[in-house]
Amino acid sequence: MMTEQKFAGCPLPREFYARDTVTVARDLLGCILVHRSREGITAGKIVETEAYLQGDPACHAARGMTLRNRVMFGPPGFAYVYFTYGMHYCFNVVSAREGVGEAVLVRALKPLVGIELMQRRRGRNSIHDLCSGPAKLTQAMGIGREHNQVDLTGSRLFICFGTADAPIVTTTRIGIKEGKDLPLRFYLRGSRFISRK
DNA sequence: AGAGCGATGGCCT
DNA sequence: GGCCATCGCTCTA
Repeated sequence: MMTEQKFAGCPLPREFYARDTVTVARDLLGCILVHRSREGITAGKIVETEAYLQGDPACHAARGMTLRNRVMFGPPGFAYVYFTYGMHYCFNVVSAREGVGEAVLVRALKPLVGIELMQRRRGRNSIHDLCSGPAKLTQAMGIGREHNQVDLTGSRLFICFGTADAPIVTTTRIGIKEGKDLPLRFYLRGSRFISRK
């Protein structure tokens, strides 16, 4: 299949991730997240992200390195997947540079490939309810604990270059208690696939 | 050793 | 809008 070949061959290079986190968060909009799992391939266009920065109270790395957040302090271009609320996984990409605990949370995708598999994994049919939230998209994409620390320049779980096809809206982040006034959430204007307005 | 709670989602009213 | 499932991480002692 044409799309599969196209998505398969072009993981973003490490240099893409080795930039300041806000730039990475913005540039990820329009890019394609791909997971080649045993069950099949799924892919979606990134339409919503959030940046989590050093010195930012909402960032998991805010109080230094721990067992959970240590991948955030490692080299850029790796996945940071964490478990929350006793049942959900969230997917981040590590950005910036080694020693700096920063990452970008991927909050929503526009489903592109493997929609039937996503529907099965989610137990939902509506295209707008498959990847419209950070924990929804990990479920739809089959991303879990085993993907923590995965190298995103590899061929199993990766991101392909793409460009934003709409202006980027900058707003405050969702679901956090501290740092809620910081303008670190980004989404593609007019997308019907974002988690919320 | 244990309490408190969370970068959420689904279902209810 | 509100409630709550569910559990690993973090902090306090």
